[in-house]
Amino acid sequence: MGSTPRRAPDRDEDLTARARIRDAAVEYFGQRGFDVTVRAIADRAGVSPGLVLHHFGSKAGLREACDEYVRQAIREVKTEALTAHEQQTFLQQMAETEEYSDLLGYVLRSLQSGGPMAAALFDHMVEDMEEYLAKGEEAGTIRPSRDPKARARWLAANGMGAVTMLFTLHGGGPDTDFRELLRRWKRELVLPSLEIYTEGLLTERTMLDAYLLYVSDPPEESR
Amino acid sequence: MGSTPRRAPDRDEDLTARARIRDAAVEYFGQRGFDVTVRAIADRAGVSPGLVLHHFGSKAGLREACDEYVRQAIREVKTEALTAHEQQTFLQQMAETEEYSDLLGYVLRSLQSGGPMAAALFDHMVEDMEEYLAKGEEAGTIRPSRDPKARARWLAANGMGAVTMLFTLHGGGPDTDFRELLRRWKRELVLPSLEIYTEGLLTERTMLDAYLLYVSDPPEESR
DNA sequence: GTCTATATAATGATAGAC
DNA sequence: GTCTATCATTATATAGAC
Repeated sequence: MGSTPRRAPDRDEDLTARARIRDAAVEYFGQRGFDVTVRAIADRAGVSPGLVLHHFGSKAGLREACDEYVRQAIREVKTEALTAHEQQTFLQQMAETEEYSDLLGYVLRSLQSGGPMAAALFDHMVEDMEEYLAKGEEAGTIRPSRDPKARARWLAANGMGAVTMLFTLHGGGPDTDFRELLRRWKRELVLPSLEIYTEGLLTERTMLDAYLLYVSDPPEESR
Repeated sequence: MGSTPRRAPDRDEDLTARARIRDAAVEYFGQRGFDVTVRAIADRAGVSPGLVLHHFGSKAGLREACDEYVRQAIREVKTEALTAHEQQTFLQQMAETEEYSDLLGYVLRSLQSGGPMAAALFDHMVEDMEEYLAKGEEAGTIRPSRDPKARARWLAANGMGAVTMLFTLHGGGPDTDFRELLRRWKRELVLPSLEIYTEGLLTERTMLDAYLLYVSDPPEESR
């Protein structure tokens, strides 16, 4: 599972050692987290540890190369889906295609660990969400908002946060079953959300109270 | 910040070396994550590395002791607030009291890294949420649900997930400003949620479509 | 209980042959 | 480009003196 080489962005016969190392790293980082050793990655790629450092300078360099590669791959996934039909976030797309299993693992590990890529992914998701909502508004399937940007950020934080949490709780192990994770995702996150997203959670008369409670950001000494 | 000894659960004069080590570990784990070395913890506690292992057997043993301690501390925080007045989750409570800063850090790191404690915290949060919603329903401030349990799980996953995501993105550094994190929490998560939680996100006519799209968990070969 | 060594193992990185 | 040593560092953990 996942050990088959992913499609190459350009040529399909690549398999230069450098590419093989990078692929192995993406796969292994995704499966075990970013603490995996250079040795383990070299082993999986079928090369010596020395060669890994020779090509990428350092472990950090390897990580950067992986980030860049995944970033690029996501962009292609997006473009691909845009040409086709779907109106989905990149997370959903990756989750629904076995081929992107390694990519998804890497992304989830990134969101779990933080760092520059996580931040970029989050911003990306916010943009996705904003666009998606705007189109939905036009089409009449999404309600208008007083603050569309804030709403998009909220939905992104909740969506990515919840999925990452599910991954952390039930998929953190060495060999994550992403199809199972997707099922859980639907069952525990998408389905229950429909009720709240259509009907709301709070009764109308609660809103003013809640608003007054939280909008007041009290001055520093008030604790 | 955070280096002052937390209140002791029972006696206030404790400061036995074992307790000091444990406190230092909770604090340091929370601030830097679970990769901090035994040496660093020993240093902060003002003892030798050997003593740490002497008292806790291993680093894993120390981690377990910290988990247990934090678990217990949370229970007390809950009881405390229950005697008082508030209707809040333990995360909110900890976030609003400077005194619990170390505890909050440790909890967030746990949720970030996974493991048995993260699972326990999540279950705990689901229970909190269910109870909270049930009371709200009685009081007329929360709408009834077709599936209260599922709704509680969804809200827990979203709430904890989003907060953890915020922490990962903006508070992952060595010295997290939890008051700033709390402000961000309000601004980016609580405030924008009010609109959706009262008015919903989807227009009514969207629900059936969305339901049909997601409720169908297609047989294995359908991809 | 507490400290000072020290053992042991692993990791990231380098040097140099091929 | 690639591999085989090997280094230097750092980690957990142990042994034994006090």
